[in-house]
Amino acid sequence: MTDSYFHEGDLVGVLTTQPLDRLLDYKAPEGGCHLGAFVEVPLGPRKVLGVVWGKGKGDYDLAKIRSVIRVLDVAPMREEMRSFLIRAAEYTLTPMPAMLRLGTRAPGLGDAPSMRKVYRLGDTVPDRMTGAREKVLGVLRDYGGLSFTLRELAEMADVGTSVVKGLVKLGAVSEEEAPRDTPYPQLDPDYGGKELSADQAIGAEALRAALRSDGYGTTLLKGVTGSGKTEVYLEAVAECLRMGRQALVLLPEIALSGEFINRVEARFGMKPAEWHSGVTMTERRRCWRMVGQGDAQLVVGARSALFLPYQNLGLIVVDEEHDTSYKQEDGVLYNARDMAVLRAAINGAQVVLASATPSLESWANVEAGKYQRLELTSRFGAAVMPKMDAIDMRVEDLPGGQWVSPTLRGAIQQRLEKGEQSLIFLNRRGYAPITLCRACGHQIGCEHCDARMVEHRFLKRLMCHQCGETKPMPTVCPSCEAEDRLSAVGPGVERMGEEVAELFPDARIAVLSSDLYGSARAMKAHIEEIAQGGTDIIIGTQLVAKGHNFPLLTLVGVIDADLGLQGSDLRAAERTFQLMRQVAGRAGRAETPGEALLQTYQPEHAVIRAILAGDEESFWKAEAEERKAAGVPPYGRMAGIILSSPNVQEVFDLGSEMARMDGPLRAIGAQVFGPAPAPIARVRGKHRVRLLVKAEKSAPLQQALAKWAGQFRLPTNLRMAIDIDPQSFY
DNA sequence: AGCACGCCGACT
DNA sequence: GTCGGCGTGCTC
Repeated sequence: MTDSYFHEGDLVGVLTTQPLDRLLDYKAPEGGCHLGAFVEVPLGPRKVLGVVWGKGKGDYDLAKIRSVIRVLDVAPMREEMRSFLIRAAEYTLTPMPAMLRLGTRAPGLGDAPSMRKVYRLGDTVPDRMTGAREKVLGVLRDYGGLSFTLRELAEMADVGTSVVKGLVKLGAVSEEEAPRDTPYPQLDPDYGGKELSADQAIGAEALRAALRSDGYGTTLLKGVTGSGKTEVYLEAVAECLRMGRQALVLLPEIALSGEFINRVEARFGMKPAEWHSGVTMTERRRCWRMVGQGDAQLVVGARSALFLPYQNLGLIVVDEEHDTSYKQEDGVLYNARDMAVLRAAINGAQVVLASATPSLESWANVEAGKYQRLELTSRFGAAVMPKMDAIDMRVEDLPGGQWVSPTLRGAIQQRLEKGEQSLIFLNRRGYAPITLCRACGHQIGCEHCDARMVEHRFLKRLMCHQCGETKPMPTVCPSCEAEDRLSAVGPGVERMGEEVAELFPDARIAVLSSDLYGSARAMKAHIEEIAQGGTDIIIGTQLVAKGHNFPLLTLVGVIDADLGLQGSDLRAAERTFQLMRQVAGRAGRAETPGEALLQTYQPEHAVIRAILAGDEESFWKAEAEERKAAGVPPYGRMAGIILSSPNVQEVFDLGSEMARMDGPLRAIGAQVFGPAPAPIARVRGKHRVRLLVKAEKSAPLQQALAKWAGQFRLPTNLRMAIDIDPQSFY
């Protein structure tokens, strides 16, 4: 421990959140500082946040070296966290300052812990007792010794705040200063354990045993929708809490967190800490600090919760691990599933990857013996996976402009008669994906992107799904100025709503699409109402495939099961397979069996056949063989390079130059493809060109990429992003 | 990231 | 003459 403390005046190397590609030397401040300390340092005219990363190099003019301004009042960054940031930076080719920024994304880190007034029972009794006073003192006695804010206390006692103030004056209630950021309430691992099915009990015990091993390990927890994966991994969380270690549950969508928090409360008696873009600044600050001082036992959050300063992380659960939203840009391109495994390996923690439809990567890691596999086969309760059938659209008699086949229509009619719910799934938001001029053939596109504008009749506007730009629905063709010749082509969920309303005029119909709600709360309320049975026919996008429970639902109709089967994306088949299974899994959760009908023009397609047969293993095996043969992930490595700039010429020039000067890549046997315009070649006014690099699994891809990309000087305004293991090819 | 410095075009 | 565009470089 001799090198982990620096005395005043010692040279320390500080990593700042400013985009400098090296550490800066500073003098340790008065009182010294520890390795890993969060500090404020002067940089030019500004003060910036940094972390003491090690000894100073001492290669900078000593006269110019300034002192650390102060050490922030938070726990120093631990060794594991520093290793994690370094390894993650190396893997994703992200500069360290950007990595550090991910780890310091809490407001008011530099502030002294802010205080507030709290009230607790005092030691005198007022000589004149009133009803209101009695209520206040009663509440305080009931909660024996706990303290509350003025507001909380007044509310709980159902009195005005003046009553409390009066009691303070009399000394019957004491007022004191307490830190605003308070520890999260203790979770009780033995509070509300449900009875588990035999399957679940075996799974839970396996996870508990893994936890007790006290080292790193990853388990793929696979189970169909409704098999009770959540109950099983909550048992792992319980074991982790018993061991006094912290647990993290990652969810792909913040829309799911409310429902999940309630389940946690039911299981552990209290709510966990929450971390995602929807929580308030105050709550974020509290979460970051409490996680850092070990006063938050369980965090439920989005992918960025991986970068919280855990003191003793023992378990990371990645729920719906196949979900593509785990891979996205926070400015830093990383896959939360992979980073969870990395972090756990460094911390000696366990990872649980939960999914009904695992990613091929995880499946392959199980095959390779890197992950354990747990499978929950039976559904909780009576229902099983729904009966699945294809509707061959080539033989259905369906007029243009309509999408519900007679067969599907008949099936819905049956449910209506039985008072059961149907879900119509179409993964397309809006009214119609294309707005076409019947006079000249012009399709209305976005002015800033090379994407088509999608009509949203609900909003009475056209919207670009790339940049979110909207404009009023024109009455005149912007190209040929013909009047009233614009027509909506193709279906979106809003249009399906119209069609279904015409087919079933007496049914109660709800369209579920993320853009139809002003807030996540309004959406949740509506989903809740639908689940209770407030609707006969639900029409929804991908949103409905994700974890919401509809107990009365017995029929799922997929309008276009072929969406996503075509296209050059290597994961297209996998995604279609997962999505269809997820959606189909919505049907028949309670005692009534479900049915799923897939409208398709290619019922003989291998993916459609695998979905219908419910034969996952053979789907994965076939898919794995194809990927192996093509040398693509997870059996080969890929990276995407995206160049973007307002200047078209420059992106293409640099793209070509990069493709030509591929020496460092050829040296490791990697190939470069492109440059090609990205599928959406212009987004928000920036032209985008992409190159793809493909290498063998064992090749040192990152090193070669860094060397390669380092050869080029980027014109101003041209941005280069390197995406390791690209998920989508857009 | 900011912010200063500096080198060229259009104004009082 | 000088105001201000933004390309280039520096920050311990």
